[in-house]
Amino acid sequence: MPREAYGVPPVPAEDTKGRLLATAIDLFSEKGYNGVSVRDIAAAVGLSAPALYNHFPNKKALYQAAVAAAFEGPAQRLLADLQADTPAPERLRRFLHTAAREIRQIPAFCRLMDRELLDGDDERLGFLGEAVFSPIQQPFMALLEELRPGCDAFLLSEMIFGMLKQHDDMLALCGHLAGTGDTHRSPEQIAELAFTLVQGYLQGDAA
Amino acid sequence: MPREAYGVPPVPAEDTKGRLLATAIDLFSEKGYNGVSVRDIAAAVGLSAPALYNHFPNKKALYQAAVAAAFEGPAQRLLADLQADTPAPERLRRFLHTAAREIRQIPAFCRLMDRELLDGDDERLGFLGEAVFSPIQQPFMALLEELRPGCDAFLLSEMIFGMLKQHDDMLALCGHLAGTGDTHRSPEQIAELAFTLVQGYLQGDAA
DNA sequence: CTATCATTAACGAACGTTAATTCACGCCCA
DNA sequence: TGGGCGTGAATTAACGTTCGTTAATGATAG
Repeated sequence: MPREAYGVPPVPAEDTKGRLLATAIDLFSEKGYNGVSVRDIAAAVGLSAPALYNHFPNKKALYQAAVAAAFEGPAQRLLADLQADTPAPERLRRFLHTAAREIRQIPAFCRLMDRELLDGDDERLGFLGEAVFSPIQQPFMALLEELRPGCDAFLLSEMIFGMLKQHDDMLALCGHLAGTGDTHRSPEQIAELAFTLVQGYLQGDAA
Repeated sequence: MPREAYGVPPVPAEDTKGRLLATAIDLFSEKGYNGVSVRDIAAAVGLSAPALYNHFPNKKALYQAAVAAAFEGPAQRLLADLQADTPAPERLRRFLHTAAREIRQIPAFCRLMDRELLDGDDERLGFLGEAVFSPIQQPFMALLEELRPGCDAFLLSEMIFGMLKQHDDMLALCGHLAGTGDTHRSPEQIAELAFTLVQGYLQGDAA
């Protein structure tokens, strides 16, 4: 039996759980649930795999906690924009900019969401829909209705999200697109083009 | 040594390879590369796992062949719409409708693309970009430029794709969205709203 | 002393893959 | 016309690896 080797840092304990969570967010968003082993996550924070079970009962619980933690910050910031006390068009514009910025700055946010949409079971999709998506989508739909009563706010809200997200989803592909010159766009460019598109529709007079 | 048991159908050979490919498309798009084992695929066509190695050298090769096969049909149909000999606005409208329809009718198409964007290595992303995406995106960008010279056709093409795709990406989530009434939209509804949005922008006079 | 948090060892399952074998068919030569 | 024979495609058995997880144990702080 080896004696020394425990000496590394059996220190006070530290916020090992928090580091596990943060590492899990990174790795799961990068490689997916099946692409990351508990040994990977534990090793990335300097632990052995069984030590992880002192903080989370199993791999799935760690994953769900990581997803929940990853969505918390961005969701709060987006909601704040929608609840601001400014004219509706300005609220829309700010929301689009914040969304585009969050998508770019926190890649794990979108990647985890994409993965959940592809692989989430009913329970996980329930959490995503009821705790993350709906609280943002509902006031966003209300804003769209306010700007253009009678519009299909539901479909429109989804489309706008897709507009903002697609460019970042395809960032990995940019190096492999033939011929196209500059393929990088700032979040501000994305938000502004989306705003122009949506604004034009909301102010239009077509049925 | 067992004797009988080989008697099932060591038949002429059949298009076993084609059935393996079709099954692989279904399973990989549904559960992802790591979520499907070669035993799963083989069993789904009534084979043992090693038999699969008579048709594909390994799992990765089968996966790449499945991805290539899944993209072939939709990509051809989309390209045909862009090369039609009709006025530009009509070409745009038809393209949007075909894209929305393909996305809905062949879910494996979008799911595999999403998965490739998330997990594809450089080689696979190269194939996706150069053999699938670029041949469609380039003429689509040309069409957008024709409709509104000087516009950011690259970003716009991505955004339009995101618009068309998002609703179907979120279909699994629809059951879990709070309060919202009807959440189902036909491909025609999606294409028409996207067309209206884009048309308004392309005809607009804003910078 | 006890609870907490780490360790190493190990289990059973599933994975991708290889090896050895068997069967059925198509072809060439007598 | 018919008999060996090679090839293709399937089988079972088994390999080494990795996985998630548990057990047993040790060190340390309060």
